[in-house]
Amino acid sequence: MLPEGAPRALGMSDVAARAGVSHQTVSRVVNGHPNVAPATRERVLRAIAELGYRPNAAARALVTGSSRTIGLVTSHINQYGPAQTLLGLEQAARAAGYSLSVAILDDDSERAMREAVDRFVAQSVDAVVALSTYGQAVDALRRFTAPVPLIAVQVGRGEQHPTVWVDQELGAALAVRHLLDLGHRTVHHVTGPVDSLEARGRVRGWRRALIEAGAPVPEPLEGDWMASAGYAAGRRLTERRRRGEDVTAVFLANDQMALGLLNALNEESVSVPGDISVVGFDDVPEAAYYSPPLTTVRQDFAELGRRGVRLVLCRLHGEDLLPDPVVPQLIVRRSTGPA
Amino acid sequence: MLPEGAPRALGMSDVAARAGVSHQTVSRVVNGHPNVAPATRERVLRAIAELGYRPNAAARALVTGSSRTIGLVTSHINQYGPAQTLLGLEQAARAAGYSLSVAILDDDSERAMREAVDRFVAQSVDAVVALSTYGQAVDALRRFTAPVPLIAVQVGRGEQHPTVWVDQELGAALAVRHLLDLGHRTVHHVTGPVDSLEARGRVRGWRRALIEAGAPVPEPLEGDWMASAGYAAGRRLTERRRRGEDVTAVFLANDQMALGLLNALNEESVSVPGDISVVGFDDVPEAAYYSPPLTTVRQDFAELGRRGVRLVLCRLHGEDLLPDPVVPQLIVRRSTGPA
DNA sequence: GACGCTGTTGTTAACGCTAACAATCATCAG
DNA sequence: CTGATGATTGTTAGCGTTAACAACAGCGTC
Repeated sequence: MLPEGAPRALGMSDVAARAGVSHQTVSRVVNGHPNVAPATRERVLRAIAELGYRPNAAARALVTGSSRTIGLVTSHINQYGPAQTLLGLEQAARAAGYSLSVAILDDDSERAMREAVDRFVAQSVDAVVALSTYGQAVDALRRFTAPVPLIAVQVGRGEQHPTVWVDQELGAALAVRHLLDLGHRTVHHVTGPVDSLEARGRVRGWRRALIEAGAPVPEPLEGDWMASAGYAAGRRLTERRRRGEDVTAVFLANDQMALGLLNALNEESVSVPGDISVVGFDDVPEAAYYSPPLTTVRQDFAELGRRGVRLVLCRLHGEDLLPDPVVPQLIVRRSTGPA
Repeated sequence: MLPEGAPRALGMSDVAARAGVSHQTVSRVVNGHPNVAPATRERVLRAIAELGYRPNAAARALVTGSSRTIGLVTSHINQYGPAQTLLGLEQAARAAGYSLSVAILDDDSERAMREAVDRFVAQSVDAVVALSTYGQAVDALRRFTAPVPLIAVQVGRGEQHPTVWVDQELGAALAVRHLLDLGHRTVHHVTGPVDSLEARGRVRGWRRALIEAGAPVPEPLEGDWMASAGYAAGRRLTERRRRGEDVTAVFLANDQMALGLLNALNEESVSVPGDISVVGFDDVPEAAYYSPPLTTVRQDFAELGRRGVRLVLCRLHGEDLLPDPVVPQLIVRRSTGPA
């Protein structure tokens, strides 16, 4: 971003000439090597500033074999959670001097995942982070080992690769116990897509909390993260309710589906929380403005991204950090009430 | 992603040796040069496949000065629109053989924008795309010329750099005319942040449509894209209404704010669309499940991304394409009704 | 049969940087 | 005073690729 036009390509030797030193000394200054006389460093720094010199990343990558870039492969980046995590990831990466290159999978196939990782390897990224991927793409992750560290964020609790994750089971249990404490006899569940490990974790947490409390475990309704699935679930649950089943509390695997359910209940004139209490998951910014404001389980997505980068850096330095899960938090609003 | 461990770094000469040709011939095959004998090409291709060779992007970037990478600089990537555009951008870029490197601005300052572009230039990106940036960061875009093409997506209708944009004025006019046609005497407006060019476009379109129809132009309420601002606006509008002002129709600069407004009206027991009609902007996937389902103006964000890449490629080939605006579309649902 | 094509291949030299080593100088202990 | 030590700087060689040029074949033409 030079002051005006002039796409000059100036290199270390230009700086060296201006400062009256060798290009290697410039390299040392740029890379913060210790043994440079303060006066020399000063001179070089001034020359760099005057010329507006920026080292060429490609040349550096060629010789060092590292591009100081992290590759992010993900799908569903248009959803709140992954997008928020991307934000945390990028900021932490930049703070650590890394760039972020992103690949968005066209589908959840193993082939798509392989291709993305291959591209990143050819780009000499220093590490690959997989974020919120599903199904076969996850299997691909598990099966193959790349020549660079490969870390997983929000793809379940990984066995194969270093992983950063939110304790989904705990989050689900928080929701269920909250409803049970309010006096509800049981809690219905609308799941996420079956091939999402996060969704499966929430199902496990929901089921376990119910069993631990000695409450009956109703058949879960299958969803797909979308509001439409929540709407459909709402229809089916009001039907169950009309048939006399015990439907007074519903826990949905994310907030969008909760919105859809709220909408369906509203159409059916079922009162929330009067007739049915509803709990979501994620705490999207809008959840506080649903009608009624949604009780939900908050995940700190940005923290997830930051931890992802921390884990990458540890791997790069050869340290073997065992990360804790991020702990979700119940946010009580007005969509839940006594049975 | 090699079958097993072994981070071998194999180069063209390895392939060349295996195929019994020179490394240059391998280079020609890899880059699809015309003058290679079919038999030779075949042999080289087989050697590449057998060895699992991938050309080293850094070396290529060093010698060609191009990394086949597009730099994306943006803020607010966690919002639906930008995230969706990112998706279109990445897919189109990948289809054209480009990678996408992203930088997310910490704030909308000129400094942040400069730094991001500088980093990209040092990375030898082939082009920089600015997506949905605001305020001073936009001024920075306008003022400086980078040594690479710099194109703007969804940052108003650019004068300085090639731009891809949605016709915001038209979209706003669509919303206003729809409400006016329903018999409303005027339409109130809740704006986006003042330093967003898109938000300003919507204000202009709203005002113009009102004036053209001879309707009074009420004082717009200032928002910031967030549901909370819509909620606050809802409070203020019901107040105006109680004071006897003509408040029967509201157009909000995005759907999140519309949700907040809906929530406020619901709390005040103001019926939508019975008492007040509401129109949003964006058509986020959830809008169809608000209560009531929201009438809104749809923007094709993914198309925006695809056009962005198309524009980048044109610039890179020296062509001078003048892009049309993307045309938004009114989606009528149940939040609007006769006055 | 010599000439100049054209199509195919190989050889060499960068690209801008870092790493390894060599060179120089001042300093200090013996 | 000499040799060793350490700090500072310079020199050289490569990283893996593409571009420019050279070389050589096969072919048709005069």
